Amino acid sequence: MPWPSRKRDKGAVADKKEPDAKIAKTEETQKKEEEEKSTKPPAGSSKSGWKNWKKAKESDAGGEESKQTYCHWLLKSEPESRLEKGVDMKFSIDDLKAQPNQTTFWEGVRNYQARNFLRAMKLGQQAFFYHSNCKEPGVVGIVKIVKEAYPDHTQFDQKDPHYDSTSRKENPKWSMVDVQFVRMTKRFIPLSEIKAHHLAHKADGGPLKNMMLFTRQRLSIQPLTQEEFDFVLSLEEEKPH
DNA sequence: GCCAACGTTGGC
DNA sequence: GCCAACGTTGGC
Repeated sequence: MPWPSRKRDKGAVADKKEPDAKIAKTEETQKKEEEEKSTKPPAGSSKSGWKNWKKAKESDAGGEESKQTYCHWLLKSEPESRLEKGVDMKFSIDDLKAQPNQTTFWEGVRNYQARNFLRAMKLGQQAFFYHSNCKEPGVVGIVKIVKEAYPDHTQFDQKDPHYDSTSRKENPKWSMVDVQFVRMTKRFIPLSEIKAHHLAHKADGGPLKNMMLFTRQRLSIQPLTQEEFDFVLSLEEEKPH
């Protein structure tokens, strides 16, 4: 789903195959689903979590109160080969490092909630690069947003596995951002370890008690609170366990 | 490779 | 608008 993948023919972006015409039906269907459906935090978990989102915190400066302004993210990507419509979805952090400028566009997100989070990303914000659907899932590095949301060109490319025949160029449904490699974490931080803390924190009220990695397990783009980001990052200083 | 979780679709 | 069928995600 939603992750980036190969950077194949970036050059081909232009690609003008204008599929549109033929689809016709789309028109009406289109507008309805629109945006909001999932912008807000997890309905289900709302009560539990976001209130303490800035718990305490003295600094409060942020003004995050009402509408939480997320400032950190977690991006899932698959480091192992898997074909989707004949195209390899593999994109590990090493693949990112190999890109020109160590930068890539995060294309292929086709889930409204994930897309809305993409659109909320701001220049310079940092995100964990997470390896999913693989032998050892977990956080492997840090990336930053170097270009805010703009239309994902792959939605108009019929040859792309994530082509969306219902999206019109005049009103693109899907967005992407550009991210750049910042650094590897000092060590691999496995999902199992993060999960163990999450479970402990659910009992004692610690910072990972509501982490979306566990409360919305299938979301490929997730926001992290400052506390969540700091806590996970602090694990890189500890000995693997 | 299995399968639980969960998002999406479509009949009614 | 409900909900069963279906498809996808992604840990294990």
